[in-house]
Amino acid sequence: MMGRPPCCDKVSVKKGPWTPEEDIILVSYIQEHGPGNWRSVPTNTGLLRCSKSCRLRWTNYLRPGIKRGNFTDHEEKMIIHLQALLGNRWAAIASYLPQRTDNDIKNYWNTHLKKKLRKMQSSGGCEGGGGGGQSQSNTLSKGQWERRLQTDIHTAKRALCEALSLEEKPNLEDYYSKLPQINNNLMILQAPQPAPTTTTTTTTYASSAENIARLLENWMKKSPTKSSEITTTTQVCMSEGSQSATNNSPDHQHPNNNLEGFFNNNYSSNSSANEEVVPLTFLEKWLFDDAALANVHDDPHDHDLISVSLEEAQSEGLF
DNA sequence: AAAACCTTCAACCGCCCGCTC
DNA sequence: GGAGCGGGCGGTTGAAGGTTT
Repeated sequence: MMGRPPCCDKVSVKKGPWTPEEDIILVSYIQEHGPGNWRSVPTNTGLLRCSKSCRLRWTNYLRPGIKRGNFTDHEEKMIIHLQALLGNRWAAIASYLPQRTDNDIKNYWNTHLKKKLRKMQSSGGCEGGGGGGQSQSNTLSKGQWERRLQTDIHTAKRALCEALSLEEKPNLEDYYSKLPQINNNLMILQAPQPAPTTTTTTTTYASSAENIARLLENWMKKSPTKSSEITTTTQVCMSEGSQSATNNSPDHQHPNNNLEGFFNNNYSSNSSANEEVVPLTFLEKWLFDDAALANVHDDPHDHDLISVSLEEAQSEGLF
């Protein structure tokens, strides 16, 4: 066999940016059937997209709980720290920042943070960096790597405990002073800004409806003539897609009957654009909760290492 | 004003892994 | 055990928008 066949028939597959109509079709389908079984999504929805494209669109843009826009100082520093610890394992890093997608983090790293760190290193006169750390770790034996990972996690946890001010006053200075050590002195960070205390960080979770609403807004701004068509066609699509769209009473309307009903029924209680949510990040939870570790690493071996590190840290009364 | 260049980020591609038969 | 398949991941691309010349 000449390699693996494509996941979908490339001839009839549409590529490029998703339209609001497609988004709504996808979201309403997932609302009804739940995410997963992506293979069947294009067939069942009539979307001319490949299953991967549907999954990506959902996980990166449409699923509820995605936070978009500028990264906070706190998030940025967490990414820098986690990248030093985990390398370019964006999905793993994203698991610590559940409201951000791996794609988002990867893009942010490639477009902002890499440059920023390079600048810092050149001004600080230190060689290497995230990538340098990786290349060096590649030369380590597995045993060495494992031991270092343990040490790194241990150090990170201790530093984060302090930095996140779980017990006492915030001391990010101390946290950042430890970062270079975590990455085998390959990353030197400048003296930190005043501590971006997590409690004052305003975070808004966006629901799928909000994500689509935003898309629609942008779409309308860009092509005002098209927007009216969209509203109409969207409603048609959704009515057709709905299997039980017979009851038009507002109270019993099927969520997929129209946009308003769909939004109200599925997302209104979730959040609003003005609602302020201050989530405990995964990493912060991790400091308290051993059980959270189960979601951190797929590799049971990594998991064991972290558990060992955790036990050590606990025995030292770090948390 | 317009061309050239730069930046951003949504989306695609190909590889890998795990599950099922 | 291994082939087939679906899902997940990281690297890369390219269009669009922004900035500079």
